[in-house]
Amino acid sequence: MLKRERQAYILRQVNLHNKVLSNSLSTEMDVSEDTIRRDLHELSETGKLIKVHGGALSPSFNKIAFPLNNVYAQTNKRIIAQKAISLISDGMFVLTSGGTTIIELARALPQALSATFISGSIPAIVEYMNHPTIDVIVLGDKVSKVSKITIGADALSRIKNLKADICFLGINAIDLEHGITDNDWDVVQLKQQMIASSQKVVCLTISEKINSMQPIHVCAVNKIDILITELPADDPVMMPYVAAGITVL
Amino acid sequence: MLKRERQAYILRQVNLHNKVLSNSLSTEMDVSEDTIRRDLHELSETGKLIKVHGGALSPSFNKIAFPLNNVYAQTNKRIIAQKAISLISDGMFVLTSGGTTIIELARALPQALSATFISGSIPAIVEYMNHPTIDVIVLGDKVSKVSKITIGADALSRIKNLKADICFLGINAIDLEHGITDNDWDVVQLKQQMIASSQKVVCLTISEKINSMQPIHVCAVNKIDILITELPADDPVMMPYVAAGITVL
DNA sequence: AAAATAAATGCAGGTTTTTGCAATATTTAA
DNA sequence: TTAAATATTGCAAAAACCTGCATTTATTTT
Repeated sequence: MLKRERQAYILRQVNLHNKVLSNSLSTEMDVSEDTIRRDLHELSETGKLIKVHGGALSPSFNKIAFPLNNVYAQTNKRIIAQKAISLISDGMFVLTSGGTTIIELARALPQALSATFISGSIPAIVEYMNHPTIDVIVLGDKVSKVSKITIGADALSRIKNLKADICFLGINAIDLEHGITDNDWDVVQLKQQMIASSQKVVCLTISEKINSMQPIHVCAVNKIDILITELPADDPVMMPYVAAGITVL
Repeated sequence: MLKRERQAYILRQVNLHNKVLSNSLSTEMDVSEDTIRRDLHELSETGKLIKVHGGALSPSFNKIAFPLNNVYAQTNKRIIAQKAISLISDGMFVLTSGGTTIIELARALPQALSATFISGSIPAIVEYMNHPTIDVIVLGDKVSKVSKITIGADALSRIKNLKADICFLGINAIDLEHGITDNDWDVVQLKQQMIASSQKVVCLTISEKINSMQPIHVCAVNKIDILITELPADDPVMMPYVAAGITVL
């Protein structure tokens, strides 16, 4: 097998699978691993692939895996925030959880809106506070440094003692079988109580988290009224949720 | 699975869920927890995530700074903050009011300190939250947009139900005859309750406010234990307060 | 076509990287 | 406070890597 053929084969494999392993290439083409290494080294010098210990990766891999800024996800969250805002009207009592999507929602609230927002998420509270006409109620308790939200029995019982018109939850994972799931026990307690204390439950998530799962159960999908992602409502991904009776925006 | 792939997967999870656990990553990718720890360590060295006990956090979610520059008399307030810090030791329960002087105090806390801070001041809470070893208790209630602090019956009754080791009040006016005075009725309620719920009361103020007066009475000077300004304790301005039995720092 | 030259390959050796494990310390939670 | 989970450190084995060199293969020159 000629060197050129070999390298062409390697490139094909890299572009096909986004990665190649030195030792499997070696056996596939029946040359020594040294030769493969030399090939990979040459190809990496012209930028056709990225050499790593044990093999090589497609040049596009780095862009996908190590995004320079999270601007892509943020754009999607802004789209979600805009959809969510259409559900809020003057005079409403709005309960919100923590998470980056909720923060985008807080930032995108129209200046004219006058409603009451209740939350334990410190970053969200900071945003609400900067709004001219929104009343902010803080759920007090101990602050979790990880999630930047107040957690504990106090916060829980406060939520229990109120009835909000609508509740916005930034969720971590949802799938039809397991419902909404999360990875933080304390946060799950809060979300469950928020759901129980609200007339209407709206879940916000970027579509990447649709059909994924986390260790701790929050609630079944039938507990939620509206599901918002950056995708249009008729996207195939959302179809099963529409079929399950959820309003998808 | 190549090391780079593994790290890419970890980053994806962190950016998606804000938090990852070493042991779940370990089982998901079928490598030892040691390997995961080493990966997390490497990624944290280049700032791609923040390593914590048991896993890692997204860096973007963890840098919410409260934009508070252009503070009036900031240098003096920093001097005051430094003096105040000397009164705090490990394990203390510390109650703090609002105001820019208190925020300087919050910013100047030494990294090694591990105490519990209780406050309703949103900017102060943000600062406490960014400290690695301080526990933060939020006094929940409605937020006053003017003073950026929670006010109301809830906050009041919470304070009533606790006993702090020390209480730091940023004060607006003090003079020997009228004691401490302020201009916001709600804030005064809070300060009065904070004084009642603390073993030791420390008042912080820039010297400009010494011997000045505001419309609403908070308490008499004999209720406070320590008074801190940017001036040295033997400054003539402070003499009357020393004579009145107050410890001046 | 043969010889000379250049390039490619495999191998031996020694080096570095990666990984898992064990013993010990530290942190967290009950 | 103790018990459990998580970190740290040092170590060792395996895998991958690098270097120089001899051998083979391809290309160019005569």
